[in-house]
Amino acid sequence: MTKRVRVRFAPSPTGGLHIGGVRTALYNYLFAKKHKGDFVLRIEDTDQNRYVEGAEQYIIDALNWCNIPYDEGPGKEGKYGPYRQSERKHIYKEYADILVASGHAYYAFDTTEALDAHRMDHEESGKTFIYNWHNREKLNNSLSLSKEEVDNQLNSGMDYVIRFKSPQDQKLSLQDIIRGTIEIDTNVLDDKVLFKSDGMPTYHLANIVDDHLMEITHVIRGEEWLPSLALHQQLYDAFGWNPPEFAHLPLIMKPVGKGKLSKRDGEKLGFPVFPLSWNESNGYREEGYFPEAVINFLSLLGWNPGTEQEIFSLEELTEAFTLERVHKAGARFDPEKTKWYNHQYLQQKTDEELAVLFRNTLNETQLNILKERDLTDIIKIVSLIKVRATFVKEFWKLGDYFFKAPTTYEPKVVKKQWKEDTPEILKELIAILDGIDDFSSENVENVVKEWISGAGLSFGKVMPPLRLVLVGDMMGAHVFDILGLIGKEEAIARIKSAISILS
RNA sequence: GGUCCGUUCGUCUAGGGGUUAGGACGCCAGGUUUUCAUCCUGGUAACAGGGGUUCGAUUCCCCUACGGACUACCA
Repeated sequence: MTKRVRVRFAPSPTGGLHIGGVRTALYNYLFAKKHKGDFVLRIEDTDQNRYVEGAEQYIIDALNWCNIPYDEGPGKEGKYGPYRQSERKHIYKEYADILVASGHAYYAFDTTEALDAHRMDHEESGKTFIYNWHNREKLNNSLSLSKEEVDNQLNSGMDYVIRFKSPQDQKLSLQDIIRGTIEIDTNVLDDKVLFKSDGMPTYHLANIVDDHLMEITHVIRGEEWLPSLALHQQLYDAFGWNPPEFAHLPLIMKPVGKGKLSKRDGEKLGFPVFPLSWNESNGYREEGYFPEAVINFLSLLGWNPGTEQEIFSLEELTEAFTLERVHKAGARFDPEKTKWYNHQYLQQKTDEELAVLFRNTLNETQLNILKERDLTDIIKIVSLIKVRATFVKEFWKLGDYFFKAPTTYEPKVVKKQWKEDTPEILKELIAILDGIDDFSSENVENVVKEWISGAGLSFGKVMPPLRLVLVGDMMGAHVFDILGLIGKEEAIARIKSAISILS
């Protein structure tokens, strides 16, 4: 029997979770659900200096909005809790001590200043300072000092850290589900700090201990962790634990320019990088994106199913997702395609749903205007304008002529369409419209078209000016649908008003 | 600088020893709508370069170039 799949998303609460983090969470979620496993949220808050108030709640809210909730984590305690590393503080020292006792780690007393000085020295001579086998004997640690000196240092309450003793002359062969085998020479590795002088573990130690204790089977994380894989593999070996499988995801890059997508790019380039608003930055939710659209777009950024399907529900994604099909290279973020997805999802919504969402985008004045209309009218109007929209918040602008007469007439259109005989023609049209009892779109269309043909008029003389007086511009829904919805009285009023203004 | 990872249309990508190198976004054109948008049809546009291996490389190998990540008592 194979082990139950358990994956974790392990963000650091140092700010808003950006879209790259959301994708990492999404892939973890999809993998877990595909294998009927557990998706764990673990908060990696071992650095107290970088802790940001509200960031953890933001992460939780963001996952919920995206509809990729976790099975275990803060507020959903399972048998592996607690799920905040700050609340697991007491656990880690014991494991660091085990490694010291087994000779895999050692105490180091070097001050930050001393190490910085070494780095500066090396840099000046064009070399890189690496704290490892080739110089650790010359530094200030429990391998270079005598046992008495070490005991004295420890007992004196002096600051110390615990470093991993990286081996010399070993070739490591690491496995990654996405990248295959990676060969590393341990001579280039440094003796990473596992336990800090403030009594907290570093990411590396906490991560390995927690993944082991929480029985994580697959570690799916960003490519920025790939260089740490060698250390993590060695830690599992040093503890004698079976490591999970690893998959390092390609990074999401800036739409333009160099480097990975950063939290600042959104404001600079005018698109959201956060799922929900964070501080001054607008989120996808506030910009009017549907979570399904964001998730669909994100899922295809670095992964594809090998088919030509582009639109996926979360269920379909869960079904289709495999780590093996994750692309290796980083992907540039494309704000345009996100909009296309939103447009697609907007078209899929029912008119009833959209009518409700539409109301929520309106201000008081607009709502008062809306009050005078039947809900069935509003639903009908929504059905007519939605094809033009990417966001629900565009509805008012795209369809305000359904609710109120135009206040201005686009000058370019007036110049082109408002001819000398236009007022006369429109006056005749008023008479025709006035005589119609069944003012449905279809009937009005039949009657008006008959009149145009019968009177020997051209459609070009009638239809463009009619649209102009109804809408104020050459845009919008089918003219007769507009007529049918605003009704006879309003239609005639708009024509009369335009004649008096434009003649 | 060092280490590691990568490189197919502008972008996201499929493919993989013999293909007209496929799709999507964007852009352009035509059709529909006597409007705009949608929609439909078509078009534009790619295997980074150089060496191998091979009858044949875009596909396999090597080198170079370029891109990216990491290089903290941050994650």
